[in-house]
Amino acid sequence: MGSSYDLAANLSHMIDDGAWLTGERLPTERTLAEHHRIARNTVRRALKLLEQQGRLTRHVGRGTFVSERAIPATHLISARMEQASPADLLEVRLIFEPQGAALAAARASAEELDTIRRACQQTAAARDLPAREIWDARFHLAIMRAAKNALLIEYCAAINTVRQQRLWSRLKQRTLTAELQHLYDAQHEAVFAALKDRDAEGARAALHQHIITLRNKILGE
Amino acid sequence: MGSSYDLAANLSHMIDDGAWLTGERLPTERTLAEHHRIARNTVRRALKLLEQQGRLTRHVGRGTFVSERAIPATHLISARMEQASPADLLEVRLIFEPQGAALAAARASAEELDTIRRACQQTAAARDLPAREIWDARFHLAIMRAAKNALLIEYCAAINTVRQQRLWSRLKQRTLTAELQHLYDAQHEAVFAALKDRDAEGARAALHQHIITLRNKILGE
DNA sequence: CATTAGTCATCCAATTATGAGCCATATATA
DNA sequence: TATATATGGCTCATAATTGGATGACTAATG
Repeated sequence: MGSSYDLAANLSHMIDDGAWLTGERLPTERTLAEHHRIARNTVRRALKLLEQQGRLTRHVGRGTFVSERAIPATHLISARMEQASPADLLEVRLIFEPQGAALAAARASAEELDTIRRACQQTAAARDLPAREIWDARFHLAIMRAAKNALLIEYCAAINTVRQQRLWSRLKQRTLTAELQHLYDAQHEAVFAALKDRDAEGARAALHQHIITLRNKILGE
Repeated sequence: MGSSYDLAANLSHMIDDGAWLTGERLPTERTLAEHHRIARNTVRRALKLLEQQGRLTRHVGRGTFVSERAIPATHLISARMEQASPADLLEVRLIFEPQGAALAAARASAEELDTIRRACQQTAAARDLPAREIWDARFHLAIMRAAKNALLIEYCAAINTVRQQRLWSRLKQRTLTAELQHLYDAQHEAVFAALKDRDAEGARAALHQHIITLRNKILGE
């Protein structure tokens, strides 16, 4: 404890969390030293690390500031997302995806509906679990694409990378029986049917039900 | 138990699970030895294995670090998020923030509530617009943090970086009058009050109303 | 008996941490 | 304008930390 490396990691995480937004000033070196009960030289070494990483800029007489252009944040975001628990994942999916489906019902083009339909069919037709997982992820992503919201699409893509983590795959494998597969397939089709009918409420409800089922099966009811 | 192979496998799994991210420093050999109640030489043998596998790098006087690994191409998340339109952004916020507030009402600790309250006060007390924006972003992030879902937190942090884009700031500046500020402040307080009362539905409704107002004002009603 | 792995103890070399002081620049105050 | 204060930049001597390496001893195994 108390090493410059630990402090650097600490501050880096705090910046990621938004403790100080871009352009904001950090506490002074002397304050950080006193607060963390380490020598000022150690603080300076940590700040130097972060400055070399481009996370901070420092000015004599003014202070230390979070860099305007925080490029590496993207890596950190997804890296920490991958550590989210399956419970977290299902919770956010339950928040985002039904709403996304409702938007998609209103906005999907004919081609997009066709893409969704194909992904739905391919999921059901997949012969092994990895193939099934891939098509399942594509199905959900296709719906978010049809919602035509750039942030929703990126969110779903991020979710899909999380879904490919080991822990998640193991959990899913453990519970996926043949009859459960058929249930999931039927739920997918229900979602697609509502989208095709431009039934926003129906699409929302169908996807909501699907994720609820997933959650119950995977996390235990 | 206690063999160097077991420890190596152990540490390897912990790295996979994200106990230490790439570039982060592991505990010292002496600490690992004491913690696992094995001899330091045994720890060294395990670390040597992992070093040979390329999972770790070691430096005299500095410590043991998780090796940097190639980051998949799918992780260019927020770079593309920054291209999202204000309409997209508000649409997504309307989807997840009210739900996050509902979760926060149930899960927030006393300290987290205090952090939210302070952010709320600082937003109202901010003297200039940049300061106000910073505290406003912090207010919303603090609520998501209280919801205790890692993905929600990351997503909100990403949203906050998007919010700092020029286009977004200009849009907000253009419409932000003094009376509108007071309305926003009052809405913030309503959200906090509901959170404090552990009123999930109230918090959801209050934040929903707030973002609806934002959307109407910023995008034009 | 030979082999292998673990424990304990000790020393070494590289790096970091501490504490103190002084400098240069920027900002606030009189 | 002139002075005072705050802040980052820098140096130095000393202490503490940390991985690297070795040797003596023990226990289990074939």
